[in-house]
Amino acid sequence: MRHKTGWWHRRLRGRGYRITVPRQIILEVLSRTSRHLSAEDIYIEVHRIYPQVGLTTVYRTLELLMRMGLIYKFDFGDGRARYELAEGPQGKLHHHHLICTGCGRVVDYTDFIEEEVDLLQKTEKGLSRKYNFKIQSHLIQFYGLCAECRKREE
Amino acid sequence: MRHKTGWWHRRLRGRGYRITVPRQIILEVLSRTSRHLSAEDIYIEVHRIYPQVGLTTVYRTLELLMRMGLIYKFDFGDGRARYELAEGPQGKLHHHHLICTGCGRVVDYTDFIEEEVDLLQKTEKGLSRKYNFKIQSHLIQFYGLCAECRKREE
DNA sequence: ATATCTGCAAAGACTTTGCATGAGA
DNA sequence: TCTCATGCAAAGTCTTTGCAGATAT
Repeated sequence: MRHKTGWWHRRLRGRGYRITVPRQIILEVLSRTSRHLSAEDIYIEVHRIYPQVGLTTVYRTLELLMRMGLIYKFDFGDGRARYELAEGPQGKLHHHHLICTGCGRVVDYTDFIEEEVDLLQKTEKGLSRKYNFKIQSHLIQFYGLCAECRKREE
Repeated sequence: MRHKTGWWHRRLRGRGYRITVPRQIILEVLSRTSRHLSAEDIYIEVHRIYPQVGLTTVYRTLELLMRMGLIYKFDFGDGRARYELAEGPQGKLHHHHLICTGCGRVVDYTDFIEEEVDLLQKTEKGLSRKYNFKIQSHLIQFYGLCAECRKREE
């Protein structure tokens, strides 16, 4: 175990999960990047640090971390899931995604989030009541063409 | 050609696409349902009406209709895409989805949409300017537990 | 010590592609 | 007639599963 104690240890240990090298490295990779990594992207990065890790373990770890709420899984429409650290002490700010339908590029934006909060809370409250759902989370994405793709379309 | 002229004829013909039996039936199935059908669901329904159709054609037709903006494609997180008619004369009202993370049930809601419009327009305008994107569409989904799944969790 | 975790290989699920035949305009 | 569209089979991707060996506690 070459890596120093992380903030997630208590979360895992608390539920009886073990702190293993692959888990630590996967979380490390996720916290170091600002990109939107697919399982294979993560596998490649992890593999660089610790070559004996397998893709299966990456998938299983991501599944676990997701169930624990440590990471989020996104679908940007290109047929593979993307993962990022949940917001929090080590995670990023709450943000949404702006996706280019031309080239698949994804931009994180944190603008207008404040204005959203009001509306979202109101909506969540209303939906909870009307449909008897206990709302846990939301997903907001915008789709469009980035500058380069727009040029190319001409 | 057993089916009467549909509103989509001009859209297809206008771009040089042919009006074929499978295309008509697929659109018919989509306009008759209020469910969120997967490609295979659609295949099954279409097959019932016109058994010689293949799943491949369903996929190809859905792809075409999507490119033309006649239908939308959604990902509710269960590994298969769902399709529905775009809003419009024959389509449904603009709505968003409320997804149960327990059983996968999806509820369409049209509440609070009006309040959203303001915010969305403002956000779209801001994002366009700041990131130089030409915004085309947005996706909003809420996730939570439906009443039954909440009961089951206790 | 022992229950959990991992890696490999194989299987599974959904979707796409190649190609010869069939059908719309 | 002559493209465009279809069906079948095969292939392609991403993801999950089974199982024996390895590892954390």
